Amino acid sequence: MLAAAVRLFNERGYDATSMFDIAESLGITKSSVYHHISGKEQLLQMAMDRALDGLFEAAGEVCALDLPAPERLERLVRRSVLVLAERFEYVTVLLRVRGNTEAEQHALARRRDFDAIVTDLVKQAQAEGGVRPDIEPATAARLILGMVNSLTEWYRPRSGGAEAIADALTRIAFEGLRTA
Amino acid sequence: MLAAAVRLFNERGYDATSMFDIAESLGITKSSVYHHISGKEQLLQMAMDRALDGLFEAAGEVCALDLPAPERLERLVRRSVLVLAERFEYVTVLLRVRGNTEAEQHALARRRDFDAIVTDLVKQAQAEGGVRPDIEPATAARLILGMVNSLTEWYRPRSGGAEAIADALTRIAFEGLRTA
DNA sequence: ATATTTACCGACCGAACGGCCGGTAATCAA
DNA sequence: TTGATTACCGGCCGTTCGGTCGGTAAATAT
Repeated sequence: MLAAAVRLFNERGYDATSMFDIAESLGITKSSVYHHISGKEQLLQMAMDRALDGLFEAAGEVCALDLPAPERLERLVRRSVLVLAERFEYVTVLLRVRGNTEAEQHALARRRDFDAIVTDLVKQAQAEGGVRPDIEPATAARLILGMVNSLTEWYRPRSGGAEAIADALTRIAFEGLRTA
Repeated sequence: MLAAAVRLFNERGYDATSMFDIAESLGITKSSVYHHISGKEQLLQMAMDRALDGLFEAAGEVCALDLPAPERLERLVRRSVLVLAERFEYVTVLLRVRGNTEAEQHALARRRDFDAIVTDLVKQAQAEGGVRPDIEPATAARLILGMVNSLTEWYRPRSGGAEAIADALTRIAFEGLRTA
C-alpha cells in the first residue's frame, strides 16, 4: 500500500493525490485505507524515512572505512546513486517535499545533515590533497549531490543498470568531461 | 503580481498556494486578482514561459556561435547557470511541474527540447574530440543539466555572484574534482 | 459635467478534499 | 460453535478551494 501511494505521489504530486486515488489504485475504498494507516501524512512520513534511512546507512558504512578521504568521497557518491536507484520512488518523494508540515521539515533537516556529511568529506579530501581546493566544499558537495539527485528526474529503474549511471556520474564528478 | 504568485508557489508549492494567499500577499481580495488574470493556471503558464524563453534564448545565441562544439557546450552550460540565477524563481517553478495539466505537459515538452539541444552538443563535442566519448551523450547531458538545475534547491540570489557558481560548476563538469 | 473604463470588493457557488463513524462480512482462535 | 479480531464499506461532515457575479468607487477621457 505504501508502494501504491508513493507511485501516485510521484505521478501527480503529493497534494494532487487524493486518498480516493490511493484507495482506487488498491481496489478498495477510502474508508478501508484509513483502517490501515492514520492519515495521508503518515504515508509521506514512511516514504521519506525509507529514503533517508538508506542514505544514512550508506553514509555510516562509507565513513567507517579506513581509506583516504577522496576515496571515501567517491565511494559515498557512488553508493548514493545506488541507494537512489534501489529506493527510487521513495527518494523521489523525499526530494520533492517543501517543508510544509512539521514532518517535512524534519525530513529536510535530515537531508541537510546528509549534505553536511558530504561537505565534510569534501573538506577532508581537499586537506589530504587529491581533490581540487579551489572550490568551496559546500558548493562542491551541493553540486555533486545535485547531480546525483537529478536522477529522480529522468532515471527509470528499467533503463539499464544503476552501476552504469554511477560510473558515468563519478567519472564526470572526479575526472570531468574534457579529454584534451 | 506574477512575481508575488511565483514567490508563494516556490515557498509552499503550486497546489498548496491558494488564490486567497496570492491576493492577501498583494493586499487585495481574491476577486480583484481575477480582474487581472484569468485563473491560477495562467500564472503558472506565464512563470514557466518566462523561464523557458530565457533558456531557449541562451541556447539560440550559443548555438549560433562559430566555435568548436566543446567550447559551445561549455558556454551553454555557463549561460544556463546565469539564466537560472537571473530568472531564479521562474525556473524554480518550471523545474517543479509534474505535467498534471496540458500547459504543464507543454512546458515539459519544451524542457525535453532543451535537453535535446544539450545532448546534441555533447554528441558533436565527442565527435570533434575534446569531450570524453565513453559516456552516452544523453546521460552526460542529463547529469550536467541536473547539476545546473539543482541550483534551484540551494542557490539564493543574494549569496554571492552567480558567476562564481558558474565557474565552480563548469570546472567540475569539464575538469572534475580530482587533482591527482 | 458627464460618460466610460479600470480597479476593486463582498457574497456566494459547486466541487473536491481529508477524515470519521456505524455497521457488515469474512477470518481465525478456543 | 462461538467469540473476537480483522478487513472492509457506504454515507456523511466540515473545510477549503478555484472561480463567478453583481455592484461600487475612483480614475480617465471628452
